Amino acid sequence: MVKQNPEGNPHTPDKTQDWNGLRMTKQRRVVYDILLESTDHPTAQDVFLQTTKRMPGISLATVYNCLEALVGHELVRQVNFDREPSRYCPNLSEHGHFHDVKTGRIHDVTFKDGAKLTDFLNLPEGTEISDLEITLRGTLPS
Amino acid sequence: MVKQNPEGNPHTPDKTQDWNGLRMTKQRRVVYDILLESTDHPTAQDVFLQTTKRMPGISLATVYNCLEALVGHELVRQVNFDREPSRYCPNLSEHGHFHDVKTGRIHDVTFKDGAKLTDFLNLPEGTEISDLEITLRGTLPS
DNA sequence: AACTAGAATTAGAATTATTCTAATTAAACT
DNA sequence: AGTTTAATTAGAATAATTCTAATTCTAGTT
Repeated sequence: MVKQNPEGNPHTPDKTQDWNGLRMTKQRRVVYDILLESTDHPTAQDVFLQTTKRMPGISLATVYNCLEALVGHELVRQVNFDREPSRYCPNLSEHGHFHDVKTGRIHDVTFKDGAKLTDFLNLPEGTEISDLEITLRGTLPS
Repeated sequence: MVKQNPEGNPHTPDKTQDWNGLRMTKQRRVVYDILLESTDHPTAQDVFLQTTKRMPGISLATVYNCLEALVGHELVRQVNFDREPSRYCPNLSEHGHFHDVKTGRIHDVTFKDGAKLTDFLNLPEGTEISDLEITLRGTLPS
């Protein structure tokens, strides 16, 4: 349960919440909210279009800055498909991405319980993995 | 065994070889050779620098065109790490990539024999996978 | 409540990998 | 040899992202 902000004004950032050490400014909050509400792995442009509705006058540079800050503090993940614009994902649990070429949509793909990467890949003993990215392209059953 | 070109001139493209339907021009051959000899997943720039040594006057646009043609005919793979410049890989067997953050080098990672992706990922029955990309970042044991 | 120092935001310029364009050259096919 | 088609080329264009320098905001302090 998140502690409530005494003023109760939804537009005033809650100073009691710990955002992994990130100062939650108005702009960052809006960007973050939009990502939390999103289901479609939006690009920076997509996010910018949404933020503009709630906060006219926000600049694209700020959206990029906010996204970078959120990624840096591990509140969202940045996902890249080939050379397409980066997409952003509020799902922090370990997962991969499936790019449906029929619909163009991107779906999260969870790992099976107990699945160990070392059962799958030939990695030297003692390899330290800091980041894992699994991307699939194809079509889902219709 | 590849059929020999009757002239025996190493610079004359061998017209009898099947390159997955790709016409093997002088430029494409040089770019392809450089990739086959490479072990370090070069970028288009890297390849361009090498080609210039063997074929001064080749243009960067041509290198890009050649790489695109080679990728399109599945003679090489294009590999992307985040938003970095694309890299090219002559290894066509199914494999992933390990980005060693200490050295900056990229290593191929093979899959264990008999490892099935469906043992690892929660995918709907009947999903058709046309392309799979696995990228790891971390450090190798020293 | 004003003061200050540091951080965040902003508009617009700059960067950079890549793609496009239009002209030239080379190859393949009568 | 002549024609057609494809490949190469130089340079311009594009587009996502980052940078710059100025302004504004915030948090902490008086």
